[in-house]
Amino acid sequence: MTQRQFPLDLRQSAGSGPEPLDDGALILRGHASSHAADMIAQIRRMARQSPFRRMTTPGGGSMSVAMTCCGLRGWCSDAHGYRYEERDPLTGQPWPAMPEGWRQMAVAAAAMAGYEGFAPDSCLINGYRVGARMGLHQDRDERADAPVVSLSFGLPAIFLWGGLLRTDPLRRIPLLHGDVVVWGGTTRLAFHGIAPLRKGDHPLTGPCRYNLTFRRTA
DNA sequence: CAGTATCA
DNA sequence: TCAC
Repeated sequence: MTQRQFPLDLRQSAGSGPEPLDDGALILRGHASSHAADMIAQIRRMARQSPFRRMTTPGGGSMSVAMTCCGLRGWCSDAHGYRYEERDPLTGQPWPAMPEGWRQMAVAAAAMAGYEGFAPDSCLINGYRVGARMGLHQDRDERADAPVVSLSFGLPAIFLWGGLLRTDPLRRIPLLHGDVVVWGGTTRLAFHGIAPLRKGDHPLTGPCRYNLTFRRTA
């Protein structure tokens, strides 16, 4: 069975152009919404191969967000620390391949933010249920000379966007279904997080939110 | 915000 | 410590 490809059209929703977030960071409102149903179906298919799981942090805590990955390497956390693994520790098998359409979408989004030649080799898939959150952190486990591209699907969330210091002031930015965020350059290591997901019901995802983040790990 | 918990 |  051939995998469905989708065309590379990061359509702008009516009237909204790129929205600057910070130096080297921007938000593309609704640009992924036209492919949302397909991508959500792919996420669910992928999760049958590499299931969503809640990882443990080095300190022993359990993350409220459920995760799985696709691509050449997947982000993993356990008591020993954070790292990228070429195989899913849960199955011992390689992660599902990154769909070509996903890759193209991430590359196009990065280019719109000024990052030409983005070559993502990993996509972290976060599943938020009501109440799930992501504490303030930096993405430091992959190449910082490549941007991070983030797609949001399903329930809205409040994106916490800070600076290079944990103590820098935070902005609270709503991220809605189909929104794309790109950050790199001087803000690549900015602290960020997600406020506890508020209850709701989305026609495509029900009571949850999916977030895909594309990175270059090697 | 300090103390604590703790996977495979 | 990407938790609580």
